[in-house]
Amino acid sequence: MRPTEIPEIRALALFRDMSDDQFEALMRAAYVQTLPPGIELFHEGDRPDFLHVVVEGSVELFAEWSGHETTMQIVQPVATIILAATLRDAPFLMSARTLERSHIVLVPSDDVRQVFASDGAFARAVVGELAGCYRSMVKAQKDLKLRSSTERLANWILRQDGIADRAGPITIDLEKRKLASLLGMTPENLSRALNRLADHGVVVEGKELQASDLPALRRFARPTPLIDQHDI
Amino acid sequence: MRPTEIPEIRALALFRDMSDDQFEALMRAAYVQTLPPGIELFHEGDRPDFLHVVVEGSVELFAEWSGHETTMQIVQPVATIILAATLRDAPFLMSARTLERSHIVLVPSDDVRQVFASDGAFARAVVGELAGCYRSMVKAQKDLKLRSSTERLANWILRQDGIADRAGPITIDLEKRKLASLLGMTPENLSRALNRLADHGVVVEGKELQASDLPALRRFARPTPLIDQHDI
DNA sequence: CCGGTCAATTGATATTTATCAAGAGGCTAG
DNA sequence: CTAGCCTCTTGATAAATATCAATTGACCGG
Repeated sequence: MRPTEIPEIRALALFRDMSDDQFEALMRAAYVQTLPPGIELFHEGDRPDFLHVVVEGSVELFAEWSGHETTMQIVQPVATIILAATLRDAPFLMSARTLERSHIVLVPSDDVRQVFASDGAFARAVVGELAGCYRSMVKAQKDLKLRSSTERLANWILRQDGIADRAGPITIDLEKRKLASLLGMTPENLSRALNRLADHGVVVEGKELQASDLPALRRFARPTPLIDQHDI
Repeated sequence: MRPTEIPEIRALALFRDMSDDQFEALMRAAYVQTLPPGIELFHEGDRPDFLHVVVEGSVELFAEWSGHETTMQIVQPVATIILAATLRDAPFLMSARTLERSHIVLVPSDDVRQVFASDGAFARAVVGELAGCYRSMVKAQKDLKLRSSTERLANWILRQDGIADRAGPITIDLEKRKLASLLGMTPENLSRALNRLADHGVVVEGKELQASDLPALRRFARPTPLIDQHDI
């Protein structure tokens, strides 16, 4: 494991408050994998042998049923992947694959569970993390059940960093079909939804996107902190 | 607080392994409310002053946006309600109301957070509970994104206790319009979906429902443990 | 530089789901 | 017992979304 990655991981809220001893115990058997895009880290139904931490790149969590597939979440650095399954020693409910060249730290699940059982600070940090994951899922479900596809897209745009700066366009840094799947629609529908948002000042050219009339977009999207604010 | 309710709460996985002292500290300031149907316990956006435990009756968790409302979950005894908000001291993302005459135990949030910070066994139990809540939400989202409304209904039926006994019909013990909202459809659509399932042996009369051809219903519903099994 | 591959878009159409309207049946308060 | 209310159901229609097909355009390897 490269020494440069250790401080990054240590800085995560999950590991910040635990004792040095315990952290070292966790990292002793951990190792880094550098993976090209499109590699499947694990598949739903698998048992969690390792806790995965995305240090660089990005990872898609997706789920399948009856021949369909849907994107559930995109995990950006630095973050852990599905802690819940690891702690419960229960099968993954989602699969994971790299979207770009990525560095993934693998921490043996047994070690995580052992440190979890003996280090109170770590246990409390885990609760904070899990509560956040749960609340994100609640927000996602409200988004899906209460909004139309175009409304979901409009609010997604408003949630993007930098969209409020009138400096210039932002970049959609994932494939549009992944975005469509994440938002619960087809790629064709995403194209049409983007066209519909042109009436509210959204200008798209390839992967560049600009909201030229933010008040109009907000009037249409009607964002609420109880769905759209990620840090509460 | 009635002494008869204390053992029931103590038996919950969440409180089972904590010390007697800590449990008593939690229960000292707790009290029971007996409420008629239709009472709102709290509203999304409120701050969690109490951890709510449903001891008898049932409670609906719902969310609103832009004049619409959707049922997110029905909580049956004995279970806690949205532990995540209490622990994070963050605003509720969902509202709660009683569906029938219910007994609710209210435990002051400060006490919960204090015991959580000092009792490792409780902290670990909380993690188990939260991980379970998170996984339930993941399953619900997979259900929503991967299945049609009729498929969701068919799988909901298969998940009901007693549906596999050929003994007789089960009772749908909530209003059909709540069920429709829970499954992410309109009441009209639920009526039609039930009619469509008649082709697969589902017989409905009022609140009585029987699956007369279970293999046929399973062929249509294609249940999978990774969405439909609640205890993994 | 060219050809192939694949994501994105657009159009046409089908399916699913929601909405609106009306009527049937059951429950309850008076 | 009955009037009124409310849920559920059914039918007709509208809107949203998905599917299928074809084309465009960008990127990549040879």
